[in-house]
Amino acid sequence: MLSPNPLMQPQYHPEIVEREAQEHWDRTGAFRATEEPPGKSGRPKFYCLSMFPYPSGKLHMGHVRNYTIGDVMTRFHRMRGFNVLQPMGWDAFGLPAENAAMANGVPPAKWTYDNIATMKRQLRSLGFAIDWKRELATCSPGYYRWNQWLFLRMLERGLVYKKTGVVNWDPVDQTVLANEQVIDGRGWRTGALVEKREIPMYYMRITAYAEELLASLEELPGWPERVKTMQANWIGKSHGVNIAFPYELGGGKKLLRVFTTRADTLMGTTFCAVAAEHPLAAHAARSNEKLAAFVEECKRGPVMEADLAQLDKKGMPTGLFVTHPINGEKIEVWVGNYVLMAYGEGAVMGVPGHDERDFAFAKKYGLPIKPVIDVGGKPYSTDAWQPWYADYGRCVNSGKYDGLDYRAAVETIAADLKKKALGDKQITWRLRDWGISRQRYWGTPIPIIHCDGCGDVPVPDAELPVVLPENLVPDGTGNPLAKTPSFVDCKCPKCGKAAKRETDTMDTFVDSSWYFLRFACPDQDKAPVDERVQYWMPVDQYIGGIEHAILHLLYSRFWTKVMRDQGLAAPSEPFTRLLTQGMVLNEIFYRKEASGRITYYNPADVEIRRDDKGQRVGAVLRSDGKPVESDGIGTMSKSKNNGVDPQDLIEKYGADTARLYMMFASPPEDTLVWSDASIEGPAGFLRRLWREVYEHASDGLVPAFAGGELPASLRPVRFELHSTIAKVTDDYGRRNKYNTVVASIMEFMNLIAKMTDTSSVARAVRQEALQAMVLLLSPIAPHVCHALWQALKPGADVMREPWPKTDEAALVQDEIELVLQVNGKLRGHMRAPKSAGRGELERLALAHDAVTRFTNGQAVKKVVVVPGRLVNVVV
RNA sequence: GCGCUGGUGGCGGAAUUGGUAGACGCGCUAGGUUGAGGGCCUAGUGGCCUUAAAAGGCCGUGGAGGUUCAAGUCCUCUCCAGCGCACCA
Repeated sequence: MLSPNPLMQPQYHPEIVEREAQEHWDRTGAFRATEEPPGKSGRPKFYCLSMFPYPSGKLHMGHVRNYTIGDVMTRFHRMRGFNVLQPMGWDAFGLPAENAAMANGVPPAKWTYDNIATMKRQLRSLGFAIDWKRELATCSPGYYRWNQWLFLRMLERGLVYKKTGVVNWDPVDQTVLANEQVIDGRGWRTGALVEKREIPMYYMRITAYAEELLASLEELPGWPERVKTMQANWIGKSHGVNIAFPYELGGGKKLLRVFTTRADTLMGTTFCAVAAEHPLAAHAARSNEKLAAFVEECKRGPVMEADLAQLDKKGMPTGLFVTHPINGEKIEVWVGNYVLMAYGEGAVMGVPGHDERDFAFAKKYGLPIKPVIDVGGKPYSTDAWQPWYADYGRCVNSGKYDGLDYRAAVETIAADLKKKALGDKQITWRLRDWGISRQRYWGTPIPIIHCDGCGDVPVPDAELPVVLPENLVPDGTGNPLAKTPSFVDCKCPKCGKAAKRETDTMDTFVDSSWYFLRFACPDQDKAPVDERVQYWMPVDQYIGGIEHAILHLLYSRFWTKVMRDQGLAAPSEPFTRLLTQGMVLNEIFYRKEASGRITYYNPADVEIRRDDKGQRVGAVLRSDGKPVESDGIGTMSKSKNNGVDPQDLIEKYGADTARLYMMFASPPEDTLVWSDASIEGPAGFLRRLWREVYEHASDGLVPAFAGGELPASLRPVRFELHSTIAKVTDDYGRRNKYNTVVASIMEFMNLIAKMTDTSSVARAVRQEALQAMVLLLSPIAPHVCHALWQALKPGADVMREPWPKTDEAALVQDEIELVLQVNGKLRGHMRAPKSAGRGELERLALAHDAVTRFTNGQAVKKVVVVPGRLVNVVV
């Protein structure tokens, strides 16, 4: 039986409309995507993907925003005639599940699956056009077995290797901590001072792809420039010179290698500095207790680069000397806490004359400062650092190199060093290999078996997947896998003797580095991907938070290239177009108690006090009426208690209003500051639209006006209608600006609501206008448009309608309005024939009241005419 | 610290190619409508100044300077905020 037309009611009831629309979509399988061999239908494919969520519990506003943007693109492209795929899955491994397990005693698996069920229900209630038949979760063995399989292929190809890496170690809980579990240098649960510790780990050789990852950024015109710039900086290709400083140690001749991009300043080197982890530091520390203590102090320090960069520059001499490779001077070697072991050679040449960090270091420890570059005669004083000291210039005080510019100096010095076998030009990357080992339970097991006799043995393909037990509950003291003999104890695949299974799991970034390929063929159980990937990939439009601009997007590009080189059906680049949505922010309110403890209050519980102009004067807590302080605006988070639950919004206003508000509030790429109040605008707009359609339909439907002669009074309406169609189509298809889509439709609605003409031709124009508005709005508010379309065209499905076309004839205008300026200031407007040329416009403007009033007979110096826009008279 | 992005009314934002700053919406003010409330409708709403009024003038896009007939938009310097910095995802 046909469901009753919900438009039989004069009022808009979102709960009824949304249930009906969703049932209709489910019943008709509206969002199933199938491969269409080219030639069959001729429809191009469009793979629209939003970054899959981590199942943290409930949807948050960032999810609603992300998936609404993706759904708008999906539905727009469907109506434009594309064969669209929009899948959804779950980035289901990760740390929060273990934290929840510790808090509640529930295994991470159960917590995760429960969250997936909740969030899936929420996504469905928002009416997203998702093909749920392709749903996948990375914590299922059917998915992560291919992580393991690909890991083994990479191991075979030398793209995976083992070496030691530095981790945060909590000495009380005897466990490795993630960076976010270290707060002010202490473990989050124990409060113990965190130590650095070196442990063996598996690395993926992403640096082998550095050159391609950098070069092919050029082939991504559909990516935001800023993301490409960030990736290029992150990969960090720098051209420089590798320089060796010879020294003698224990009778043997050795070389201290440094890398520099400023070889032209080599003659200004007054010291060398090595990282605390450098072998030379370790050697010197053996015979120097104070130095040993300093090295230890550095090693205990922070692991994160951001923290490292903010440390006070500290150092200590090693007592060792190296020889300057050109002039033979003795140069002292220091240990410096600002030297990174992971970059270049873990050692730098200190040129305080022309490097700001070296300058600060030299000042602090009284080391000599020797200027060797002249920057166009700008003054130099060793008293204080000046920004131009680091500029390129010509060599001075540099012996035979005097007078050379940067390029010539680098070439000459590199050539001289090469002759002595003490250096050469070199390219260095900032990008480091990707450490994927995690000493945690809830992740993909690394498929390696440790055998006393055979060493590290890969698990044979036939034994994959190495299944993760799902019933363990971590307690914060190390990895529970290591305490589970049924997992650890196994046989060596080579010799058959008793052996131990690797208990580290993979970084969850591995899971998310290829899921977009798997969506093409989630049911394939013989291989990670199959030929269906060739139909769907690459992703035509990828959408996700700007916070993923570097890591996730770089790792995904890397994995896609690795899979391509493995002979799998993968393209060179995974994402053709990328939209990075801004974060959702909210106000932060707090009170500082007498004890100094800070309590945060949710903005929903706070009332803003305003004066009669609406100017804000303060804020109070609703429950007790006493003031609270504002801490500005920040990302929605549990710790600042400033989250907004989208569920409340959906229940109060309906999914369409929630979607409409999210799209209207700001452009997708901008940060969005939450405001409860302004949702009333979009809510009222849908109510008004409903009423307009209801009233029109109640008076009887008529065929939509389809072009032809029109009375002059109705021409402006059709002009606005077709201008709106053109603008909205451009905003959807090219600009990705949905806030102006909504604004334009609202503006046009205001015009329609003012129409009083009830003639039959006016009713036909009205029918045309209402139909177009419903079609234009349907990607953003699909449920209400589904219902309104049935009211306007009984029996038809809005999703199967083609996108409205602009009628060029309606856009023709005889007269246009131009702006009149005198000396660049707005002085009036005039109407002129569209066909008027420059000369005629100038003549009309000079004779116009608004112009003559301000020129006062003064001599006209110049007249600027911009046809179609303005005339500016300069006197 | 380094890299990236942004800053426009009381608020979210618009201004797409250097060409009318403030579209659209919220809030606020006044009036109307409904038995009340919600809702709905109408008008006004950047600041300062002149005027009885009509109308008009000046200023105005974080700050300071510059280019141009014309700058929110381009250039230089500067301040502030957000995001990322490799084990959060």
